[in-house]
Amino acid sequence: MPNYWLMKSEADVYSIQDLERDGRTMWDGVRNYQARNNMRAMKVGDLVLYYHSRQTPSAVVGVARVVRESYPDPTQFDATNKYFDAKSSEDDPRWWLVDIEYVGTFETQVGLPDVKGEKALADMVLVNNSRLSVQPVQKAEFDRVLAMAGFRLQES
DNA sequence: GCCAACGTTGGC
DNA sequence: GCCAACGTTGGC
Repeated sequence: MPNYWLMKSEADVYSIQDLERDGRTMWDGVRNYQARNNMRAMKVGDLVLYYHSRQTPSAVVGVARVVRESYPDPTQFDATNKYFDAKSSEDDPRWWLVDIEYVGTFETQVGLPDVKGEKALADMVLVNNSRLSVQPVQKAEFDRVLAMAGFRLQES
């Protein structure tokens, strides 16, 4: 059984369209311990709601899947990278990431107001801790968001 | 673009 | 270990 997550990206930084074009990507640059811990808990095959923040309205826009379990974020060791962290070391990395692949884009985005208006989604982390960029999602919540989007996953 | 809410840092 | 100061996120 997969677990379910939600990952945020600013639409003008790395959108679901960018992920569709690339096929898969390294989720680098996360510098929050709670978000990192969530990525370290991910397994290959886990499913991800892809969320665009800082657009109007912010919305869940599609689905991705974890394709590689957590490993050290290489950008933390690169002094020329904006995510460089001088306090991290290769022996004891601070920051970890996963690789995700594109699954699909919703024809109907599920906006934050829609999520907030849905009783069954009242306990989503998205509603209660808006700052966390990688968060766990219950299966029932995941299924409900997909239903609201009118999106069907390919059976595997 | 503003600013509230939150997380992190560092002085004590 | 507390907490003020600071930086960042993200909704609006």
